[in-house]
Amino acid sequence: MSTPRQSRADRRRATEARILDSARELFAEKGFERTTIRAVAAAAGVDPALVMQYFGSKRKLFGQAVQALPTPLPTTDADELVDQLLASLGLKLGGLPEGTLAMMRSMLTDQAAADHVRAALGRQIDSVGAALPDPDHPELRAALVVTALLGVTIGHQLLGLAALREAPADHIAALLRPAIKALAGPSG
Amino acid sequence: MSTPRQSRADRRRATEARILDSARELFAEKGFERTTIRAVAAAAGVDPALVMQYFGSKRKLFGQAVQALPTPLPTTDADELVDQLLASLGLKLGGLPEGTLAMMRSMLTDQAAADHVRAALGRQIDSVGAALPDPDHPELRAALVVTALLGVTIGHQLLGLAALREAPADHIAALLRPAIKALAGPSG
DNA sequence: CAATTCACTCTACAGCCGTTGACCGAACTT
DNA sequence: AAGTTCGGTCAACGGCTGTAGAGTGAATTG
Repeated sequence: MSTPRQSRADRRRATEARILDSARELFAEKGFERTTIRAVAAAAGVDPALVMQYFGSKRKLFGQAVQALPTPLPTTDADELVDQLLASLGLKLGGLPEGTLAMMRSMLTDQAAADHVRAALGRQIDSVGAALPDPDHPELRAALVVTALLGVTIGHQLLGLAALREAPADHIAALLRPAIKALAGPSG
Repeated sequence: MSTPRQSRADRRRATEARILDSARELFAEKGFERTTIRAVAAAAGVDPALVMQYFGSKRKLFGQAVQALPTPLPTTDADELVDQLLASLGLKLGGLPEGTLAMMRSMLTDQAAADHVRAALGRQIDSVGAALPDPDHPELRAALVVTALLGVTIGHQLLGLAALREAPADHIAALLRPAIKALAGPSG
């Protein structure tokens, strides 16, 4: 056979992607500490040493597997701002990208993940604060908006609270909207 | 000397308390996984084997060190309800008891802690839902109230977001109150 | 004062972890 | 067809973990 069933580069790309997928899934399910390289390798049908060879270390694998939390581009329109925030925290559409879930799952026990999330939330708070009309304490109000939504996301995606899982996403969004507006400022 | 400087029972109680204090502190700071029995023992000035001897296992030590998340007794008065919720999540007064912090720190990566927190939040959601006037979806509204406050607490106590740390607690409470009322129902 | 209890320490085991380096065989190159 | 590259495996290391059991010496008891 002069034509191999699969080119070397193709195989390489495919297994690398398989490893990243398994890593994302396990990091999202168990967090950084409790996810072992051996488990990722087994889920990808591969030797643990290969994971090291491709990604260098568990930390670097984590870094490649997760994605940065998206910072929304807030508009000055309050309604649109609410929608963007809800979407960025996975409360609308099909949920968060798995890499983001992995990052959030690890943020309370892993220093690096905590730093990353803190920075991302800080950026989000800043931009939300800048987009608020101009009430008394825009920064604090923005922080409350973002962290309140973070809590709903945690309860929904990470803790799996029944009361939230059973509710349709746009229903949740509809109930949250007036509360967020109340937080954003007295003028609405 | 017929009078020992310290009775055996006293010493026992004292070191047991010292171990529990160290455990609470470390579990709150690092979570369940990253806290080692050796570290707890070292912080308490004691041999690791003694910790095992007194508490049986790391899991049981964790169980003794953390406390159940308090379930507030909600009144039918909305203002009082808000205050009770804020207090129960550490947003007023001197903050959460350390055992609760430890539990929250571990809730995203430890199955037992997750179950415990889920149950505690579920109870809180039920009682809050029962206390709401009677809007369209009391259970869902209650879940959103509780998880939103959970998020603020996480951002404040666990992530240490600057925008929240710098704000006085009663100021935060004042801003949150109208938002919670908006969540609780259209009637206020 | 002799005997016993018990708070506490020492030493060690077995298992899992991240990580490494030697190795193999199939895909490429010349 | 011979030589090289490289995706992938195998076996092993050192370190850290939770945990167990034997031992020690001071407080207690009779």
